[in-house]
Formats: sequence, structure tokens, C-alpha cells
Amino acid sequence: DGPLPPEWVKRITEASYIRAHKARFDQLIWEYIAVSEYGFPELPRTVWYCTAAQCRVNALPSSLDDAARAIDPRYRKDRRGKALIKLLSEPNKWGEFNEDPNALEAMGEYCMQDVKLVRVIVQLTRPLTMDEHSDWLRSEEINDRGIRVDVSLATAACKYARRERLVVGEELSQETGGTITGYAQHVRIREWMLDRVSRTVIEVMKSDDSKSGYTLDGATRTAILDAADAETLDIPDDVYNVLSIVNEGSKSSVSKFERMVKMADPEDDRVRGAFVWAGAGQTGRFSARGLQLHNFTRDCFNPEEADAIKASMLAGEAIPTVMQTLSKMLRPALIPAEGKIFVVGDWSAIEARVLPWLVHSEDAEKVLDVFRAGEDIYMHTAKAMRIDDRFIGKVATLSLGYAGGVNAFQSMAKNYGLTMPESEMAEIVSKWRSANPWAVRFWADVERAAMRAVRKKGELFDVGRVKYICVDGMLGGTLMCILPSGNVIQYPGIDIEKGSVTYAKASIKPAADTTEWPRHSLYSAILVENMCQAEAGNLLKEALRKVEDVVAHVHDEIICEVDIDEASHTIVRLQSVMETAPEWAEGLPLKAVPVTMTRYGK
DNA sequence: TGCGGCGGCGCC
DNA sequence: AAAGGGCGCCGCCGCA
Repeated sequence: DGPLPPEWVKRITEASYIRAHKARFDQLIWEYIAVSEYGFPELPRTVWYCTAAQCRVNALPSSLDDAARAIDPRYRKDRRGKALIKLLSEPNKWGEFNEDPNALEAMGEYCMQDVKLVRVIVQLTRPLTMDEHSDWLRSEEINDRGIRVDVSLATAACKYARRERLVVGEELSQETGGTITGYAQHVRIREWMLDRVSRTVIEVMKSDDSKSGYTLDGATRTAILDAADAETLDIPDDVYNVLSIVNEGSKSSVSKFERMVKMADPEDDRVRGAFVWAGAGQTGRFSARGLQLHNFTRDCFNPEEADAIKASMLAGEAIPTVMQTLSKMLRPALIPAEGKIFVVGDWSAIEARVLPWLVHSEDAEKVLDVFRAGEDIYMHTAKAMRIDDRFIGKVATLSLGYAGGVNAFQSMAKNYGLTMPESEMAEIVSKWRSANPWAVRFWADVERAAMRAVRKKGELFDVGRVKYICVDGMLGGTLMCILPSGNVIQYPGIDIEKGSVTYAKASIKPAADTTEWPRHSLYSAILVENMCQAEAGNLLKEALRKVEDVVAHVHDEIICEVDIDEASHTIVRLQSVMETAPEWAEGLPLKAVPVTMTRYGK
């Protein structure tokens, strides 16, 4: 009650930073409620500093409770918090708030406890650098700008999706006598299948990755259906039908339309707050929340097709293969505002360039020369492997750079619809490795450098263009990979187990009752992949500082929204920014050719 | 009813 | 010795 004491106002307005966990929440409360209703001082947006972002750059989980658990697994979150928020922060049906003094006092204590926890974590980790902080602010500008959704399209899509779900459920129920009623009932579908297929089919369903020991994911379903079509596998008709129906219905991406409608601001149809700066704690890449703009199905209609289907839906006409059609409408459902247009640029083969650039050896430099000459890297790779197949060259380039073997090649091949016997795959792997000895050497060198750094804490070890150093005492020993950009990848909780380096991995969330944070082996693939992803992400952050009007970005892609008559100017500007390597990236050949779009596409 | 775990999907 | 990695959301399932 009453105004803030003057000495508090002074302290606040003179502060260089105001730190809070997920600071945007505090900022919004401050700006929209505290200033107007309680006379708090207005603050420049640049004073806000997010300690959750600090956690992430330290490779800790973003959530305060999880970060605390990662530091000390014995930590248990305070269950009262959630209950108190429910009790005190949700108005009743008359819009009144509960003002029970005891509960308010408990809430005060709970908040104080949280603040103390934040302070501990802040002290145990490194702060954001000034560049990181300003990049975080920049990202929040993009979040505030938002991206416009074609709400009438999305609303119509929701209607069609709901109806189709019912149809799919109906068909499954009919086929299984009511046992299965939805495409996502994995347990029921698995049990139902196991009861009625041969041992050979069960073999196909076996999987080490899933706890049940079996899988019926898309690839497995397709494999079974294809074998049945080719008559190399015998399955009952009802099984065949169920798998086909599940295949058609399994487009959870369609649910994104619901999200779009729910998240779009009714005033201007824009979705805001989607991007999480350094959301990928291990590499510092962005991630996304809510409407996940980072994983929209690539397979999509062009604007004209999308307009036609939208018209059909608005007229209530039937559309073919509903779920597949709807999933192809996802990207086009993002549109520029009236009188505006998208300018979209993506870096060509960014990681295939960053990897040899980081290696920085004579033979790796030759790969960069291929890019510099504007030649086709996939064809070039194929030739170096002594096979005359650009497609194999492409899949190999995309899958084998990070110490992957047959498995890595196989899963990438599957994505691209390339099938071949496993024996041939092994041969391709070894051919790629002999054609690219710089990569193989680098994997080993990186692993060795990391190991040396861990053994000799506080000493720098160079490898290619990066350096490793292990900081003793920080989060139980933190291995740092210092990139050419000056940014750092951190691996906390470093140890040596059975001759290899291990660390506490933030992205694996352990079970609620566990007493140990999960540890992971830090081998070549992780180290090399991480540094490429991270430095490619740093190119993006660097570009975002220089380009205006950005409404979205997807790791190697930047989407601007500009007045239609500014489009050609923006194309030139975006290309120039994206193709000009920053000072720290001298010698890295970059290519990006922006285009305009009236709806978002691939 | 709410929550965590799981299997699955999609992207770079 | 060999091993690609990084994300988030949906819907179901089982438990409290």
C-alpha cells in the first residue's frame, strides 16, 4: 500500500540492470500495471535482464526449479507456489481477488525464497556478456513485433481438422470393433497389433529406443505397409487398414491451427512472444514456444494453391486427403499485414560451410573453395567419393560431417526417400570419410583437445579455429569451447568416467524423484556438432542486429515484413547482410538469395 | 483434475 | 571402439 519509498525509487531508477527470472513477465507487469496503478517509475526497456537467459548460456535449464536441481539434485521445488498462485492470482467469477492475509504472507515468503534462489544461481554462473544482453533485447523486439496469422484460414482449418479427427476415430473404431478410437492411442494400437500379426511383423516393430521395446512410428508403419504391398509380408486386412488410417490421420501438426487462433492477438491477428533467445542451452541457438515456428512442415502449397483451398474451405466444400492438405496449409497461414510483403532469406548449406571453416586446414580449405567457386558441393562430394550420384553426395554431406555412421546416414536417407542395403551404406560412410580426411582428423583432434583441457584445468587448448578450457570450480567444473566469434559453449559438471569426458546435460530432464542429474558422454560428434550449430547461430544473431523489420527466423533463415514498395531494397539489404561475413568470420564463404513471399513457404 | 512420462512428429 | 546433434508440442496413459 502507498507509494514506493523514495529511496527505493532512487535505487531502481539508478540501477544498470534489473534482474528477474523470465524478466519479460516482470517487465510486462511493471509496465502495464505497476507504473499506471501503483505509480512505479517508468524504466527504459534496456535495464531488464533475464536470469533464465543467464541459466541457458551456462547450459543450465531455463526453469528456475530445474536449474536448481541441475546444480543440486537434492533440491525439491516448493509445491506451495503453484497452489498460492492459483489461490491468490486468479480472480473469482465476479472478478474479485482473494486477499486472505495469511495466504498473502505465505505468498510473500514464497516469492522471497524464489528471489534468494535466483541470487544463488546468478552467483554460481557467469553473467550474460553485453553483446548477449543486447541480442536478448533485440530478440524481444522481434517477439513484440509478432507475425500475422491468416485467422480466417486457420479457423476454417480447425473446423476441417476436428471433423476429420472424428472420421478417423470412427473408421478405426469400425475396423477394430471399438478397441481403437483415435490415431494416437499408441498403447492400444500396439497391443492390438501384437495380438494379430506374425512373428516376422513383430520383428519389424522391435525398437531399442522405446521403453515398450516396440515402435509403430511412421517409418515402421510405412515399412510394414510397403512390404505387404510387395507381398513380402503377410498381414491381415484389418491391420493393413488400421495402419493406413493411422498414416493418414497422424498429422499432429494440424493442431497448430488451433494454437494460431488461440495465440493471435484479436486486434491485429499477430502471434507474439514466440522466440526464446538461446533457448537451446547447449548451443545458444534460438528455440520457440507456444506456436512453434521452428518446425512447420516444409511440404506446403504455394500462395495461389493456398488461396484456392482457403476459398474452398470458406465455401464449405469438401477437400481431398484432409489432414495432409491441412498440414500443407500451415506455412501459408502466416501472412504479411495489409500492404506488406515477406522478404525471406536463407543461408545455403550453412553448416556444411561452417564445419570446414572451423577445421581450418589446407584440405578443409579446398572444400570452402568449392563454395567460393559457386560449384555444387553435393556433386563435388559425389565425385570425390567416386560415385556418380549427386543425390547420394547430398545425403552423405548432410549426414556424415559429425562423426555419424551408418545410422546417421540411414536416418537422413529415410528422410529423403533414399533406400539401399545396409552393406552399401557402410561403404558410402567409408568413402565419404576417405574423401574428407580433414573431418575425420578433426573429430579425433577435438576429442583430444577437450580431454586435455579437462585434465589440465585452466589451460587453453587450440584445435582448428576453436579453443577449449576447463574452469575448475564453476558448476563442478565447466568445460568451455571458445568460438571464433568469441561466444562460448559451456559443458557443466565435467568429469572423466571410464576414460571419457562426461557432463551434466541440461536438455535431459530427469524424473521428478531422481537424486542425480543425468550425465552424458562428451564425444567427438557432440563437440563438433555443437560448435557448428552454435557458430551458425551466432551468424544469425549477428545478422539480426543489422536487419530491420524481422518478424521470424528459423536457424538459417530470416523473414522480414516490409512495405511492398520497399521489397526490392530489403532484398538487397538482406542479401548483403547475410553474405557479408562478420569480422570474426573472415574467409567463411556465405550465400543467401532472398525472395519475396505473399504467404510464408519453403 | 492435474501432472509427469512416453511415443510420436516436425524442423534445422 | 564407436557413437551425429539441437529443439518443442500433441495426445495418450497411468497415477495421485
